[in-house]
Amino acid sequence: MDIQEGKQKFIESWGKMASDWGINRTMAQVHALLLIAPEPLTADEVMEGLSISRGNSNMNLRALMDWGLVHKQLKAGERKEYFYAEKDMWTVVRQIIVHRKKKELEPMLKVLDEVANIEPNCPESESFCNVVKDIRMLSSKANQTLDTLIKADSNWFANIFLRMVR
Amino acid sequence: MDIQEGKQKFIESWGKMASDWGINRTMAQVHALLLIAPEPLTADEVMEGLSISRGNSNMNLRALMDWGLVHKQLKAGERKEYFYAEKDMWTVVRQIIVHRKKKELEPMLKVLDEVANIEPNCPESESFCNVVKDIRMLSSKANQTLDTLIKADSNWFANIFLRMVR
DNA sequence: CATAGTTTTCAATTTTTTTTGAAAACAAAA
DNA sequence: TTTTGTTTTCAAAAAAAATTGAAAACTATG
Repeated sequence: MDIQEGKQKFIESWGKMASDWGINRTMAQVHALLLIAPEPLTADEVMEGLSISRGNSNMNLRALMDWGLVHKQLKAGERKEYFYAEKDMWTVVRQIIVHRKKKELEPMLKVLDEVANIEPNCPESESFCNVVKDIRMLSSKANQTLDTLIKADSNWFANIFLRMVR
Repeated sequence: MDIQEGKQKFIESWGKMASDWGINRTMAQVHALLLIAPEPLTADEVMEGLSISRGNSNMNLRALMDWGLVHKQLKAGERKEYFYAEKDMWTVVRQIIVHRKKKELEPMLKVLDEVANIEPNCPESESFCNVVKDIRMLSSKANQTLDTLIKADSNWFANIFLRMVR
């Protein structure tokens, strides 16, 4: 396999995986393109590299900056903006966790807290309360665990992995 | 808040969360409905309960059975099929991990293995190989960790959580 | 084997999400 | 201030995903 084919495959596969996870496929492809680029790219190069429109390129670059996965770089004497991806994979994982936890886990926890006040006084409400209680416990544990992960450094992270597979 | 409102909120929120995670919203709502039901429901009751069509109800019930999150129950002397959700949350989490790992992580790992053979011999290919190497390592560690999780029992799982938040 | 209750299928439709591209906004240089 | 290169916006179009519902398939029972 040559380098061009490899890049192609990687970008495609990264996009596929992301879309399975509810992330815009193009956003992930822009991310992949920047991840494997040796130098920062301009919005035009991203457009070109993925055959997408200027608007699409711009929007996804901004989304990636929102997620903290891509940064802007200005070159002295140039008007164009350059973009490069965060390449430390532990930081990438951390940023994704931070973002998704805030947007997805926390709202769910809030709803669970709200509905947890219901009185269990019939088979219907008893069944409901049991399930809510269990999910609430699990989610809040997950939430705490993710907080620990976010604060942890990459060595600690590697350690947990090692401990778990041993 | 009364029980009806609570159920409504829970079903909605479970569906929202799932759709953020790339899972069909209705499938998650069917799951939520069955989770909080004190007794198994028929396809008709699911249709009714969520105001969806027969086809939709049927398809999502089958998908949930595919994921191992819902089971069929036949009642003696009745022709209708009844469905109930797996209520042990550790089993639910495990089933979701099994399913998504197979459908999403493993294909990505396969691609990473394929592209890992490329020779790093120019800035372009060097950058590519570095990123691929890192992601490959992380993914394969994640894969191993998930295997351990899948095999683990719920006590062990709770333990890991405890260890991590301590 | 015929009937009736039930589940499954899938082409057509609807809804949701993503993408486009041209115009507007912006900002550096002339 | 005007020109020019660049980024941003967003209504409209396109693409993708989900849903419907009626017909077909299935299956227990008389």
